[in-house]
Amino acid sequence: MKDEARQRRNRLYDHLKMSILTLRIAPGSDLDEAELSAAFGLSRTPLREVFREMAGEGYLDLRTNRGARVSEMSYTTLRDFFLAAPMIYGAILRLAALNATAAQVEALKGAQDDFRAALRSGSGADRALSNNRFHEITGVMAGNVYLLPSFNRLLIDHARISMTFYRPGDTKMVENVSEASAHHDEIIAAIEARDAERAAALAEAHWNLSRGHIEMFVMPDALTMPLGTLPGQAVAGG
Amino acid sequence: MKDEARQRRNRLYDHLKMSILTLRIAPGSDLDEAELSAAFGLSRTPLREVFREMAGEGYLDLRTNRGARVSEMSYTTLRDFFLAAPMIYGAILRLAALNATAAQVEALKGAQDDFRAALRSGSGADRALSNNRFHEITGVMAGNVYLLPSFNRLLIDHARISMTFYRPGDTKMVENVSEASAHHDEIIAAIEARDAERAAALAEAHWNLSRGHIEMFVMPDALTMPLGTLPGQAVAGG
DNA sequence: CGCATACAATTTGTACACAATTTTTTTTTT
DNA sequence: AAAAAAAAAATTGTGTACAAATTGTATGCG
Repeated sequence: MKDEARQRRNRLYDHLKMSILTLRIAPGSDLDEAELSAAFGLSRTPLREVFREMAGEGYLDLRTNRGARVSEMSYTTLRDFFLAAPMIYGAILRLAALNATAAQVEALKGAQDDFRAALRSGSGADRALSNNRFHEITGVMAGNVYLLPSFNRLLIDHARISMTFYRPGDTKMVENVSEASAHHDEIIAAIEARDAERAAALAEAHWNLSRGHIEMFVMPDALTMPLGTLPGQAVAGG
Repeated sequence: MKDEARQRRNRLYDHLKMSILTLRIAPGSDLDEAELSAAFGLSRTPLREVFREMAGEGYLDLRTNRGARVSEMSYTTLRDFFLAAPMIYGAILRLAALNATAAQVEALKGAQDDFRAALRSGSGADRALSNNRFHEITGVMAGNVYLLPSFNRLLIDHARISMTFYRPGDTKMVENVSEASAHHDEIIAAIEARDAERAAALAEAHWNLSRGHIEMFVMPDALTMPLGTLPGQAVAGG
């Protein structure tokens, strides 16, 4: 066995995936072939193949003669996201409930344990990654090759959106996230019971929660300020 | 301008795409790097990048240390296909009706002209390709990055399924196809009228037609044969 | 000083050689 | 003659050198 090269390749893939999902590499960032090549001990040929692969999955954008960059996010994509997510995820969970194997259910429970652990003690990145893992497993459970490409594309930006908008300080958001965790438990139960309808309904509820999460961030409660006073340094600095 | 290499690359891509969609290269076929490399005047490096790109899009499957093959089709994929297609295509057409630009509508009309021409005089391959083009344009109209990956994946197998099951001799199937053409016209009208609901409804009708098409092939009307006689050479040969 | 052009440096794309792996053929053994 | 082992051939994967393109910088001119 002499597949060290394959391992380095996978390490690069995992590193990029993790970094992109957690926003450690920001959307729109340029990737430096030479730097990554040196860092991971891969020549540029296999490195570029990884780039192409990840471009196909939606992590990267490749521009001819102008290198690779992390795929962009904008408020347009945010809108598209919430348009597509409930439908796709509803379909995925419906099929997951119908098709999941016992082993997959165990894997899902494991992922949910990790997610809960991340909620208690982990960083935002851990939270986003373990949540991502949970949803990835539901995708595998559904096992429909035609739905998976869009679903996995959604999961990428789901992680990035949740990294963008989550602020652990905000009490409402903490409540929100523990509600999401409760949803996960209910999803597991619905899948185990092979209750496709309930699984689909939970998907919708789950995404509505997510949407509320972001609305709360984008359109917060206005500051209450008596008429006539003007916001000074204290407000801007605080 | 010295991008001959880029052109050769695109030619390879187009050749493979066309060959796969029309079943000129059968599902599961192995692709020979050396042969294609020679035929298209590309070294193996860019050739393999094209492979990876097309694997991401669903045309090819890449197996490490064992080369590329055209992605498989089975009756399982057929089932998955008809599970996913109406939903995705309904969503695409709904969004297409809402977002289509005038230029895109013109492009769609052009594609429909080509499709009609292919119905009259063209080969089965021309029919499948022009139909594919029509649907691809609706995907662009919708302009939702999260739905497109699955949609385009569906279109690949839509073309291949229609190549598999279409038999121009069968009268019912000819009727079926001209009904599909009528659907296209209605779809164009719905999009121009920005009637999202109607567009979505047409999508469902269109796929039900396609499904009937295949059911007819897979489960044909039984041969009527008096009890006691047995089918001879004449039946097998005709 | 602003702008255009030419040149240098960097980055990206391709070709080719060689290494690693799999597949086929030949040889050996029972 | 069938099965196993070894060798040869073919195929796939990676590293490196060089070609092509882009970006940045300096220089000249109005």
